[in-house]
Amino acid sequence: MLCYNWSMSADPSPTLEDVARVAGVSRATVSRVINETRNVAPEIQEVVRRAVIATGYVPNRAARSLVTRRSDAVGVVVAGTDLSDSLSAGQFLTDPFFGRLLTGIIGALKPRGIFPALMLAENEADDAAITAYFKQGNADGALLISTHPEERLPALLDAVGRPAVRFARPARPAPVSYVDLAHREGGRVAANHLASLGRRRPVAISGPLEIPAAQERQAGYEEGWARAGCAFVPAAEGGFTYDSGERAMKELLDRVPELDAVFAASDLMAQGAIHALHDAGRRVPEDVAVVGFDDSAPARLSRPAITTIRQPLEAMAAEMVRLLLERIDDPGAGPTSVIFDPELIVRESA
Amino acid sequence: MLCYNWSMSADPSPTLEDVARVAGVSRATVSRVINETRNVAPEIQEVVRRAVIATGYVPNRAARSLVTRRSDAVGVVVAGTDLSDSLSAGQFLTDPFFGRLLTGIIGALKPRGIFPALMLAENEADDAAITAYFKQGNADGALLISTHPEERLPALLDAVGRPAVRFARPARPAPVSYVDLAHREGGRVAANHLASLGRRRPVAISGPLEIPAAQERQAGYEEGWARAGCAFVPAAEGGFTYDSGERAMKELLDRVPELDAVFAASDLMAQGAIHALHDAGRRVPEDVAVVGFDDSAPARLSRPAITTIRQPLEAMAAEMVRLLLERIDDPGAGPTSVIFDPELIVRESA
DNA sequence: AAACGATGGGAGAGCGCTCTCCCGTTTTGC
DNA sequence: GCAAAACGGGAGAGCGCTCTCCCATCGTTT
Repeated sequence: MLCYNWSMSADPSPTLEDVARVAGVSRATVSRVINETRNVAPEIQEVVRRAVIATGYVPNRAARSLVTRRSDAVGVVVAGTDLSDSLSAGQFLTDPFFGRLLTGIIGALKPRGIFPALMLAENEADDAAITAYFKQGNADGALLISTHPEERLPALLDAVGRPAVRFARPARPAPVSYVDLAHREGGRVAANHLASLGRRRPVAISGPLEIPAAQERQAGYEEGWARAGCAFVPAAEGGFTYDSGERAMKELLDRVPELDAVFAASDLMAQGAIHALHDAGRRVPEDVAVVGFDDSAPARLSRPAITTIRQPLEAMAAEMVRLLLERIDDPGAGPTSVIFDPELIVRESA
Repeated sequence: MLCYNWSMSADPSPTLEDVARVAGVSRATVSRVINETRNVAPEIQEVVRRAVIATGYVPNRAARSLVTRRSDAVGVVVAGTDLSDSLSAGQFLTDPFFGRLLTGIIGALKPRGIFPALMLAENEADDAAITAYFKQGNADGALLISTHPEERLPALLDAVGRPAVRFARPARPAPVSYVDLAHREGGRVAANHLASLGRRRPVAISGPLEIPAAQERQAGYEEGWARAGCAFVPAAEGGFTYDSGERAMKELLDRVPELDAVFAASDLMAQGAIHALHDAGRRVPEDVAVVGFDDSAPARLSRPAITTIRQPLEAMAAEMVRLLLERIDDPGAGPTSVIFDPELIVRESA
């Protein structure tokens, strides 16, 4: 059997005490140098730094947390029960939308040396477990990403004294900061683009209308068309998923055979719609122009590539982190919010 | 301005001491009841439980960690530098493959009440930060998911006494447990399926050949065809991505115009290949049959739906968790490994 | 020259828990 | 029936840090 020098023996990590002894100073002084918490004579700082390196010292987080009452950790909570045919939290992890958000969060957290704990909240038991987790002091605050408009978590977290920042405005007032997109503006941009292409028979595939974002996109789209002289826009409701987009498109083709423009409130639904149109013998974009929403990977990769409304998810994620850390550092502050602008990305489908 | 009863005042959490006082017993007894660490008279247990509920007590994790020297946390490390045109760790997060794995990990960890910390390792600085994180006692062990065959992390983590379980066998011996798929068998199954369809002009789009899994799939595929009487299989190397699949397919169409069967080592590459075939005027599956690998969402959703080799990722993720927790609970144990079987999923493309 | 604040270091308490040791009481074995 | 063992509870040390005091040594002001 192969034998390497692995797992030699984990001799106990050096403590502050050890470093202090090596440096010939007190524990307090070493602590001050490490945390830059008070002036220390430069030559002593140097001695301490050398001792830290010599001993390979690394502070024990549990001990520090015990006294500071901070964990220097944050949680990312993905919430959402499987309502209608919308995404459940579990499925959501495979959504490219989520991947981009997570990438942004991790990147923004990295400079602080913190790695987010990932949690799924799919039911009340999960909510309880997550709340307990925070109450135990495992994390100082939460980043909430939810596919569900009704949420108990903001209130629960607030009750255990943990600030939270939500992606998207909550459906009803809740004790959370949030970061959101100007969805209405996004819908308007989609309508304007389609109108400028000379289309006159628009339809819409909206997201679940109990979600504020879906409502807003739809309202903006209708508003845009109203200004372009089209007062009524037939619409079908989907659940942001591929399948629901396909289904909604079929329904709309039945109801409005003469349609020539589609706005789907997510790229996945746009992809489903395009396939449904294809199956019905319509060409995209020649016969029907399609605009999606999000600018996720499928928009770029599918054929025809989907013209879409881009959400600057990475920047939004970074802002969420900024807001959260700000509230953790200043527990007195209340919730705030930031709204980002959407951007039209023109590709092949419209 | 609206004013709710939010953030009333975070009165300090009750401690063990408080519970003990309420229950009229000692701290030690309460601790024993909570941790079920020794026999306690049933009636006293009952009294203690009542006191815990009455006070709303929840143990402070930092204090516990300080003495147990365990954090009851684990990290999920996503590693991989951007080699050639393979996926970088950041992009990888948007990969459905990763989403499924993560879902499996979170699900398997939930019963233990632990939520994984997510970290990206894209360069040596990240490796150092991650190693320090573990050394600080933030997590007891790591689940490694890498797109990169060369890895420093297993050795680094081992050096700080933290067990690790890797997804996929490491390229060279390393102090990690791992869970993997019988990739060779998967390649063989793909070849057999295509052969049974009557195809006789096979080609392959492999993954990056420095990755063992890609090698094995390719070897199995060639072996399968060899048994079916086809000694030589033209192949092009891709990077598991959509674009690389498209490119490789174009190249193969040039080199082997008469091809009638393609095995792509990932569904994403299969999707790219199908589009390239389509652009070249070939029908799938009538003219060319295509088999992918992974059974990821694109395989199910794209048209034609892709016949593929399924990796039981959720089960594999659960096994990774099991192996890791086992090693955390028994620090004496050495690395082990488990291999899973692939499964052919027949859809439209072959 | 005396009094004073400013500066930089050390001593030591204590964060909330676990766990070893200890001791009184009950059960067991011969 | 009596020693030994087993059981169930309490006391208290101490995990590795931070942070509040406290004190010695300066430099500065009147």
